[in-house]
Amino acid sequence: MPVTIRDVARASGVHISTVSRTFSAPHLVNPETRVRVLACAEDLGYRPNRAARALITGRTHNIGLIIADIANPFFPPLIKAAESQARHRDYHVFVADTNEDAAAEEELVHALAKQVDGVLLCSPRMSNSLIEQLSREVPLVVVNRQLAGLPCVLMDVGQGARSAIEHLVGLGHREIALLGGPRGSWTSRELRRAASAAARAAGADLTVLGPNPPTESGGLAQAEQVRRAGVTAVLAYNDLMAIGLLEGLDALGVRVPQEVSVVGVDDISLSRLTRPKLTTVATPTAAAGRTAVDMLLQQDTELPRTGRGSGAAVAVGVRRTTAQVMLQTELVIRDSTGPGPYAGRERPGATAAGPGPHRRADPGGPTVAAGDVVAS
Amino acid sequence: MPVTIRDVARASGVHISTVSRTFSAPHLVNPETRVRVLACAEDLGYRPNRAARALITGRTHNIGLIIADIANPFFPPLIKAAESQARHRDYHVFVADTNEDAAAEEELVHALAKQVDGVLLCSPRMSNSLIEQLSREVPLVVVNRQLAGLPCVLMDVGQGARSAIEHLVGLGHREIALLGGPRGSWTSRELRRAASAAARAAGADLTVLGPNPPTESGGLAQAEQVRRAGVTAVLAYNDLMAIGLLEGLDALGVRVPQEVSVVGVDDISLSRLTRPKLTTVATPTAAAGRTAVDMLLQQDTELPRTGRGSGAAVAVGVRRTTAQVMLQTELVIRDSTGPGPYAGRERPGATAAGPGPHRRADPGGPTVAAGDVVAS
DNA sequence: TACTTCACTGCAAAGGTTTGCACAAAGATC
DNA sequence: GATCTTTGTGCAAACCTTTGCAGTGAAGTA
Repeated sequence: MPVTIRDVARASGVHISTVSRTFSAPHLVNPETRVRVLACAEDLGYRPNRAARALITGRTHNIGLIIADIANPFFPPLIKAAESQARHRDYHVFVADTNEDAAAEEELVHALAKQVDGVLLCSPRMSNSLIEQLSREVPLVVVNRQLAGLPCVLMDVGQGARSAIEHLVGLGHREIALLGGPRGSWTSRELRRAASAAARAAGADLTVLGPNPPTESGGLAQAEQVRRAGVTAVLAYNDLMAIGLLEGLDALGVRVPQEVSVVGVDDISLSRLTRPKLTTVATPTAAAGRTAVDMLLQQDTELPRTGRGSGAAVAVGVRRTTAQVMLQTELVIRDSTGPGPYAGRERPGATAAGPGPHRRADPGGPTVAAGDVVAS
Repeated sequence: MPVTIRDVARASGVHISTVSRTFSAPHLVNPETRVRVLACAEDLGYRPNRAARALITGRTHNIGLIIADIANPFFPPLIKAAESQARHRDYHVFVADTNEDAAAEEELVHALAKQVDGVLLCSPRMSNSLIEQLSREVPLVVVNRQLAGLPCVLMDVGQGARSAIEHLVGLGHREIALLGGPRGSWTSRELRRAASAAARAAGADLTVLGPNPPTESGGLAQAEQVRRAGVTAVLAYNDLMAIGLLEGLDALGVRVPQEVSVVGVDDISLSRLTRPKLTTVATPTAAAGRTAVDMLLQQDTELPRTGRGSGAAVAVGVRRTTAQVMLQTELVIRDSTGPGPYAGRERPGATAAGPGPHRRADPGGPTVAAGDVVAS
């Protein structure tokens, strides 16, 4: 019943190899023959069997996309962009959800390895060493984690944290809390590092609360702690937690931004819809999805696979090109941040250390410039 | 480099067919041999090549999931549930996004057809006849659309609309607007049909506004119309539109629920986070994803495929089992609905037509009971 | 003892495609 | 007009696995 290359060959009176070439190497076949074959194929509704093709070429034209939690609104735009980009290049995308579980991640990489040309690992919870080990099994591109020797797509949350802290300090806040993210998250560590440094540089105190689950309830659960900590501003690991915190503070009768200012990270679409609208560090999630697919596919076309004539070639020139891309973030100021107790007064560090509220203290952040591609 | 069944055979001193059977028909191989083979396979890190397996068995152990818009928060829970359910049964899921475009849908079904054992079509925008035609190419399960002769997973939005209208009328509203969804949406038609009937039965007027894009901005854009229509309550096609409407009304200075009550459909997680919290008809999206996968896989195991010994068998007993499942919806009352102008007065239709506010008028709705599975 | 049954394993074909090589015919070069 | 390219096509092997059939012993039966 399913129409194969053989049916097309019979219908157009050529050998199957000619049909094959009509699709995979059109320049090798006579234009007249080509149109005839194409017409027959169209007629019969022929579609090449990708499994058979994969078997011999060693490329499946599939990629795997491993996500910590599809239901987390941070990811869908990334998934959407990655799928779209992949499809433009004639790749299909397996999407898999790990429920934030490192063991599930590992198992999924194994399960997918034979079936895809590469895997996008988004916000992994695994250890670095495990990721490196897995990368020997299947080409990997990591999103939201920096790993030497592996292609990574990063969002410059460090810069975002600095902007956020400076924004808050500029508004007159000196006692700031950071709501940490989940254990094992590179983003969370990076955020903490940059926020601490920025707070120190600006003469503010930073209290770290966490780790927390990166969810609304994770933020809600910390509302009481936030109030008790006596801070006047909070930077949350992500918007979901920030929104949960908004809920929690509301329930406690704490007004935002009059009593406490709140800043999120991600700029999920939801953050425009809360009351007050959330001030947040926008991360370019769709761009990250696109970029990650591009990097994976570029790597894929460079490396030869199991095809017939391989063998020695792999051992010789394998030197992988491991680019790392850092995407820019941007502070989006909305209504959840307002003046703090020191509003209008001179900032403690400002006169001594820099040119004013928009000074960019950069105490040892990532050296990769925003938007740059650096091969290593 | 990649380890094949042959490597395992060599290592364990048996023929490759024995290795194959160790995995696909363990009861046919001597327990001692089996453990030896398994040990070798484990050692070498062997994973069967699914492309090769697909080639001969005719089943890929993949399914396709075609979604109108991944970024629409209605879908991620469905995707997540479907993926999880599929994985439990050793299937992987291709996710593809159509951007609400019917042509893209068709193309995707074609593209995926050869590569999957079946496709889940979620909230399709295609015509019924096209869907039926495509279903001859690859097994299909349709979500959110009723099609005779095809397995469908439906949410009882009709019941939901009735509950919503009755809730509003019970609160004293008589002039109600329905914000329609996108053209081609079965859910939108169904909603409209049931809401009209329910409004008529309860003696209220229903104004239909639309069709609209099923997004926040789609709802926002209708705020002005809603005010001009002079209604005191609105039922929106989905939560996203309802939330957009909330925004729009707020911008116009119309207070919710004091001046206008708003009801959404879906109960996306976001609807708990707006101010006021949204009253909505909860649809069981995760259950729909699970159910759809189950139905597809059940159908899949029933129908034989291209395998060696097929042939006549297909022609004989092909009679597809096309179950249709209707999942129950539930009205969740939150803060966006409040008393209307007729609050406290006697309802016009109530005394004449039924037993009171929770009467269930059912003027020609679907005959399939909620939660029932009906083979046709 | 001779025969059947049974459990296990090996053999080889098949599935749809790609691709290196060989070959033929036509055109180019001298 | 003989040789060399070029262009287009066919041939057949290879990719990795599954599976019907046949074969081998050993155990059970008469």
